[in-house]
Amino acid sequence: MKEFEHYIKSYFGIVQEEDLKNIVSFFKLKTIQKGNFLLKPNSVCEKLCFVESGILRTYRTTDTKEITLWISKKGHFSADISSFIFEIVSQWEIQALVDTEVYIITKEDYNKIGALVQKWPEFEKTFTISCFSVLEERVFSHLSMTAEERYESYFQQNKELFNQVPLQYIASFLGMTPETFSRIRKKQLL
Amino acid sequence: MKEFEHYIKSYFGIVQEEDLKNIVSFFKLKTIQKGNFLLKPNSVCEKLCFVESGILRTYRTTDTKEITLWISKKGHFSADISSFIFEIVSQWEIQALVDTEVYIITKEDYNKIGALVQKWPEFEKTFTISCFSVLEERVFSHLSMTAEERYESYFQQNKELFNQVPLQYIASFLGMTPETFSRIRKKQLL
DNA sequence: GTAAATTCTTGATTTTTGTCAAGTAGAAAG
DNA sequence: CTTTCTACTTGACAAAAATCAAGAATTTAC
Repeated sequence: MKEFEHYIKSYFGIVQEEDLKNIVSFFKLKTIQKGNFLLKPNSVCEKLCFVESGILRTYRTTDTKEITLWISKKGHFSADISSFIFEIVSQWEIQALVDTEVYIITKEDYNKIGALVQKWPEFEKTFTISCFSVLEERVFSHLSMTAEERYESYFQQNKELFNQVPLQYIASFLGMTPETFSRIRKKQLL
Repeated sequence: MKEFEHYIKSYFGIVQEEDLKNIVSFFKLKTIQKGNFLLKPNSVCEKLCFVESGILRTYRTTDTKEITLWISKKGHFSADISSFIFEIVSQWEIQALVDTEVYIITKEDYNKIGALVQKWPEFEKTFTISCFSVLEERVFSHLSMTAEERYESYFQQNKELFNQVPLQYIASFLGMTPETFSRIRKKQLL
């Protein structure tokens, strides 16, 4: 079984091989060139994608600054979920930071899964609630941890990103300025 | 139609009156006395509840401090969603800050809805994705706003809570100390 | 109603983080 | 290879927020 299939199985809580095969069959492997966009602001998110290799960044530009909401590496999903599901206009943009391979499913195909996979609503629920939990822990980290603790925690989990992603994006993702990030970094290296 | 029903209709995206009646019929109105718990830590969340009146607080106690994740007022739902859905142990506790009327549905009854309401998976999805969006905006607020801006924004939306909820809980919810909260508060009043 | 406990406020101080500005290093383009 | 652009670092300083401690106000318990 491909690694991608393992991830799908786990994220969606799938048990039967046939269900897995059916779901996976809708995903198509594509390459996004560095700098290209998977989602443009003020449009509807029409693709849900799974990062097979490379890195995607989800961000929003405000009057004064750019906010990075997600940095998605191998094994992560990426999309504006509420835009994708409700077909409403998204405020976010998603860009490839390096050449990135993604398994993509379009909204059109996504809507077809239900007819093929009887338990799809259950799988979909597993997926969305898991996403919810990840976010909840992230809120908790902002309520309970300092910038330095968030740095340390993220660094431990994502070491490999620190020499691939412009550090200012990681800083924004963690809710601090590039300068603060740089100083914490220096401190940790000593 | 009762106000409660309006909220259910809107949160779950229900169109047909019959679906609404069926879903609503599972919820029972109960009163939680001030100080009593809807969820105790290290237990599974077995109830999803809707606040009809009063206020609930969801929080977690760490080694050094107590973190308030949610303050739920009239019109809000309250539960540990992932614990409720996956039936896993919750890290959170939910306590009534004043005598609180809630419409409660047990997990047992919740599981019965599907048999009665054909479109239930669709409604459930609408509900969970909406919850996700709320959280996402909250993460965004921590990435993009100062403590003072978060205070101001929350105050504008929840003025009535400021003379009912111990302010230290609101401070924690907004990710700041009670002292900082108190000083911002003083500043705003001038 | 009074005492006790809790919550809130305030001041003084320290720590953390942000801002501004300059300089350096590194990547991309020609 | 050289130039240009961008990202990163560093220093000096300012602002924001946390901490500690004390006192005032409010709530709770008796």
